[in-house]
Amino acid sequence: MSDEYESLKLKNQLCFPLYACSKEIVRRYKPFLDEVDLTYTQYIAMMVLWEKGELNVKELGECLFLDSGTLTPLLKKLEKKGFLERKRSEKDERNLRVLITKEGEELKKKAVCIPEQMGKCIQLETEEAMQLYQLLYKILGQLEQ
Amino acid sequence: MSDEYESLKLKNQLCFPLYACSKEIVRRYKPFLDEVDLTYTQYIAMMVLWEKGELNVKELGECLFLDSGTLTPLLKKLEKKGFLERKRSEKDERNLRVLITKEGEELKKKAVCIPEQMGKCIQLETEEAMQLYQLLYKILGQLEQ
DNA sequence: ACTTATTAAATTGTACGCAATTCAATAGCA
DNA sequence: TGCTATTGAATTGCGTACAATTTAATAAGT
Repeated sequence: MSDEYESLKLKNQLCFPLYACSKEIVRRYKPFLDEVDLTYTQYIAMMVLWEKGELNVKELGECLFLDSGTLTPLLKKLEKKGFLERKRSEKDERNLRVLITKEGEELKKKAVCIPEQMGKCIQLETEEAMQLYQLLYKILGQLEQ
Repeated sequence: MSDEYESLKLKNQLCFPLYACSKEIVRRYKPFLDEVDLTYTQYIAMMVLWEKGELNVKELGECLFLDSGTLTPLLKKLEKKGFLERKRSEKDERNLRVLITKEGEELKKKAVCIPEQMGKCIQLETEEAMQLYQLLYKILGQLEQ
């Protein structure tokens, strides 16, 4: 007999393994991130700063798919740790500029070993990793509009 | 010039699109889940209950990759909504049995349209969806040990 | 039987994550 | 120039997540 509720079974969901995988991987990051005194969300925020050096909260939010409700307290914590500075733009005081500090730059040297160490936890063929990467960005692209 | 910090760029991460994708999809679920008065986490908990009818907190946690710190308050909320009952096992009082109620069963009828509606948000070929599904469970399997 | 170890939930504390609202600054327009 | 609309952050409130600890119940070993 076919089950009319088959579509509600956990094993038939695509979102659930996405959700679980994301959580479990972030959990695996923790011991490595503890070494540099960052949470995962703080880490990806620092990644953007390491690359751009300076940007405002809105831009950062667009990079990370996060809003000010998440970023405001997070950036205050990173400022307290000395990794960045927050100052209002003089041209437009609505914009809050986020600037990396010398300590923030220094941290990059300690963090650079993290991607390699995490790579060992996820054993995918290059081909598989690329497939996964592309599928995820395909979905993200569709969700953007 | 090669950038020695290339591995720290957001665009070279595999975990980040996983994290972002998971969050964005869960966000897309919200309007549909509002209709049945569930959050995403409550929804996947109900999925397990719809299938099994009854199980204890530990088993549920293993299905969902969640611990009692998350599940205890969540199950209390679902109990308050009338979708399930929580009672200690008589055989072993350490175990808390979670039992679906008649209202919980009823809810399944309202929820059955959700997977289809969400499917429209994610436009993947069958082939792609299967690839993604398998890659995610491959990673989850590796993270289990 | 008594002691110790293990187990299952609950609790505590910290950090997101997001919808909704508020507030201040600027842009647009009559 | 005023008035209104929009914009960017901050705030508020609620619901997870999870590490670490606590508590109560049972299992295991002597």
